Amino acid sequence: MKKVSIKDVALKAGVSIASVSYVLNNKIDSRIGKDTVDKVRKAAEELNYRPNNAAKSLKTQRTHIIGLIVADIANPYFSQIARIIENEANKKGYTVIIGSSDENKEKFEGLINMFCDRQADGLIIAPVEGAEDCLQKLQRQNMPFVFIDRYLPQVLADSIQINNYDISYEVTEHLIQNGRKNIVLVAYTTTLHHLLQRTQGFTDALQQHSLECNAQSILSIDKDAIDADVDAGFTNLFNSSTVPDAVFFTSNKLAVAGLKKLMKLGIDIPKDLAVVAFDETEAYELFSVPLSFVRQPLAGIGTTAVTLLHNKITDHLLPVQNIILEAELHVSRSSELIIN
Amino acid sequence: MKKVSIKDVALKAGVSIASVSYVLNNKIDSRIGKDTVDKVRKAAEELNYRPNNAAKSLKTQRTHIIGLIVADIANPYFSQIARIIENEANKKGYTVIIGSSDENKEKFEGLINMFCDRQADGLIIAPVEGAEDCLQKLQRQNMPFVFIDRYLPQVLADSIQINNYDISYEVTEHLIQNGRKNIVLVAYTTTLHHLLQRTQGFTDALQQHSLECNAQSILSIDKDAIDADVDAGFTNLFNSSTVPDAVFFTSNKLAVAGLKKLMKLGIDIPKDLAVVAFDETEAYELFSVPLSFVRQPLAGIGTTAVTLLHNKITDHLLPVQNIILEAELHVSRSSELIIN
DNA sequence: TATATTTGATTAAACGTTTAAGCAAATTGA
DNA sequence: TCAATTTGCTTAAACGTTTAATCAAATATA
Repeated sequence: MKKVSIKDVALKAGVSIASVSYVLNNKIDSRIGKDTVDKVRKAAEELNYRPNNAAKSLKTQRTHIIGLIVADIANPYFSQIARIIENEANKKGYTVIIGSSDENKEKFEGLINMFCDRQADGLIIAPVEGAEDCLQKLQRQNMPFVFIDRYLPQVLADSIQINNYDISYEVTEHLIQNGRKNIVLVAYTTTLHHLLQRTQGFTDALQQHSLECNAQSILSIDKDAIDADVDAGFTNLFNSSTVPDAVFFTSNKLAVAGLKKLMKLGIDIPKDLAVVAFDETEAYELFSVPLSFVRQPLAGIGTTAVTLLHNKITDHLLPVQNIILEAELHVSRSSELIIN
Repeated sequence: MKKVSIKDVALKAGVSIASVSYVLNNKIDSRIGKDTVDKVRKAAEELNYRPNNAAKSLKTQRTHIIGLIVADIANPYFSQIARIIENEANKKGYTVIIGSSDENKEKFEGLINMFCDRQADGLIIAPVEGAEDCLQKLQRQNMPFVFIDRYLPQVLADSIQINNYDISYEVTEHLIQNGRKNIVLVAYTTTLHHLLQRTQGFTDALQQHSLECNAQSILSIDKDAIDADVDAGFTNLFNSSTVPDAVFFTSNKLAVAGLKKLMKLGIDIPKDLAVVAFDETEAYELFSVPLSFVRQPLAGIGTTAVTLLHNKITDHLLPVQNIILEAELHVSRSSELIIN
């Protein structure tokens, strides 16, 4: 069964292929008679005509494809954002292609190349460390893109960010105000700016409240050995002379790994240890204690990303925008004030 | 900055565009001289030539795009499978486009249409209820596809399935052998075959072991009201005259909802209630008791799906294959034998 | 040496669209 | 009534590839 083309429709309707194209694309400015419109519509309908996107793209230089690069689509944070982006993009007539970088620069560049080869109209990117060159090159090729979740200071591009510093400061202050003195931040070993901001918010809050920030205050975790590092780190901490009385996890994966370990250690939450986690995930709900957590505005991130990108696609010369959305701390049992 | 085309390469190398095409596609059968090959390669390299996929697709009728329809990419079961499929497909030169149906027929058909319009080479599909017509139409259009996770008996197509009946029988028998007499199956209200098989395995096992299967034995949950239904159902069950001593969840989402409720009810697991869940998810790991669960062969499902589809794409006349992979029961604390 | 074959390249058509340009008929304006 | 304009439609080029067909030169065969 051969695909039906615009030519077949033209033949059946008894008009030229140009007319068919004009009608089917609703080009009202190009004066088509009422009855040809009807004839064409009817023929197209009867033949069940569907336009060929390859041909369309070739001619118009538009694919209506948006590439989305996340760290890992299996991470609920990204899969939720991906769904929102997909919906929003569909509304605007785009199809989304998702790729996972695994925080790996080679994979990341591979994805970028793939999207270029597929002539995506634009990209929504959670960049990996060290991708500056690659992205600057991308800019020179005039490929529109916007950052989500994170950004690279050396790359001047649109971005959707959250108030990483402020929210982290707020979480820390919340713990301090509830009487915690020995707070540990669990963070990745990284140079990624948004994560450094979270750390900075933490240390500034400690300092502001005259609490010491020592070698034990920050537990640095290698993203490729989360479970092992968390395991070893917590074992050390809880065997040390100054046992922590609060812990703040800066990502959902760190939180899950950490909570698993805390269960094993049999720590009493919130009595002996207050806990706050970044992000939300289904997993938190099965933890024995309702968790305090930082909720990111996922819907906002997704929809603004698409809007920003769409604007950029339709007008390449738009000025760079950096939009900052607010994450919120939701306090629950795990970090409640203990009355002795 | 204008995109460089094959024409520019031809010009620079001082040969015809045909020669460039032959060289760049490694068409060795079409006798090209060693030095033209070099000239072309060099020119392409220097100009940083990248082929235009739209043009390529238009000419070859191949897009090297695979469409993947899952119920919900934010469900870890599907997001893990999606990653595997993406990797495997990339190896074979395909790009994967993912869409979520939300078990909604209209969305499902929308996705099918989208993939047809984008002239995907083939589809990997977790079909929704009532999609028979739509998929038979798809077959008539010669679009190759393979089913994963589930299948529709009325649609004769390739599929990757798991041993739903057997594993469910095995789980039930396991519970019975550990002395449980009042087992409840938590399942969706559905006509989807793979889920009915799970139910059938359960009821057959009960019958085989002379246990009654009554109105209380199966808790039917509406997929659009999981939390509410589970909540009400469990409240009833645990207030009834015959309180269950075991529960088998037939999906990860049902398990998470159920476990949340069990926590609230303060049920002692495994002493008062044995629990087995289908699928694996990070969330299980934060539950207070290590959970017995059914592990699906995700890697196998993903890779075979791609292989099957790729074969079908390259040879449309291949006979239909239905491949059945084995899921395995992993027993843990939550369903252990209690010695009184 | 004349003919047949092989080698290495090119020409040109085709894939299915979009759209500027052109043209004839109908309508308007004076 | 005739030129100017508007209306409705068509022609044809272009987008960037692939590939069958062709061709000339070089080589092999007799």
